[in-house]
Amino acid sequence: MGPLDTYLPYLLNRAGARIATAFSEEVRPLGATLQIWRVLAALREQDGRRMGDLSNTTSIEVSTLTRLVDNMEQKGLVARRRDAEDARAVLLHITSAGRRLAQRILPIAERYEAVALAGFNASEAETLKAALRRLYANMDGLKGS
Amino acid sequence: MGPLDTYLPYLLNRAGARIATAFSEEVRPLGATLQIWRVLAALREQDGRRMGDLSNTTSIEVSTLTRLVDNMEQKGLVARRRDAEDARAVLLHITSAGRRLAQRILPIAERYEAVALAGFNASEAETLKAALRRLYANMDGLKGS
DNA sequence: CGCATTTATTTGTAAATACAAATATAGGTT
DNA sequence: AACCTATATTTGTATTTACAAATAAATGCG
Repeated sequence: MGPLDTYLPYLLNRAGARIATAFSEEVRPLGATLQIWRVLAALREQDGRRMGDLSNTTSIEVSTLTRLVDNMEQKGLVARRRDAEDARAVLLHITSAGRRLAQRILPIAERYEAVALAGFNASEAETLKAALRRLYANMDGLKGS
Repeated sequence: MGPLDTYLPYLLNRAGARIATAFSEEVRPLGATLQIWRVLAALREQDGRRMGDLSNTTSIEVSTLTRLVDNMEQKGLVARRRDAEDARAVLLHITSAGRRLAQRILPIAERYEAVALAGFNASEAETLKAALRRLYANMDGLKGS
């Protein structure tokens, strides 16, 4: 293998880690964490999701998610409800406190998008996003097996 | 903010997480972890690095790295040596066992690069990598503050 | 219907991780 | 040299995380 900085997984991790660390630091004063934000953002997009669904969209392992949700529930950010149509499933709902917190995080999130993509024109940004979607899809097969 | 899958940090995390999970699973039978691989790969590229340097290149927090290195040292994969020119610093060296393990992981790593970039031509792949380097550099200011 | 299998979530538990404080050495100033 | 500040690493400690096992409900099948 050539130099590390020609290796895609390395570049991906490095960029992701840097954003994650900086973002985490910024939302901490709001009493939030990156993972809390991920759950809130997912619920903001579509409320009443199953744990498994949330696990997929947030890339948080289900057993980890369970305890994160315990915590968020205690903080009053979300509420669990049993799915009436399938009693195995839990549907997670965002509360108004959850929405308020998400609303406060939103500008930070938007700023991060802007800073990360500084110097990219619209087409370059879209090319990058498309590539990341493609890459994700490419890994689909190896996902968990 | 629009849909989640137009949000760059989301796409980045999602892609990175998927690669990381699958890769971890594959190297586990070899007695390795993703983090162990990161350290070995960094040392393979340049041996005798300081902890802080390694922390930067691997995106592993220094205090976490210390304990990871303890573990790797016990396994005989690396060796710590005090820097003769600055006794505060520790220089980490890969051992031959470490090299052998890295050698066994290498084909897996190369396969992941290939799978991730399946369907990308050389120019698309290079564009993506350049974008990730740029993005990383963009975050430089906010790094830790 | 009763039982086996699959799916959804949670719990047990050990390991990994991060933040803050502690330790150790260096370098500069007087 | 004594002292102050800066840098490098480690340690204390609480939280987060992941894997495996447990629980619970649904589905299919004899």
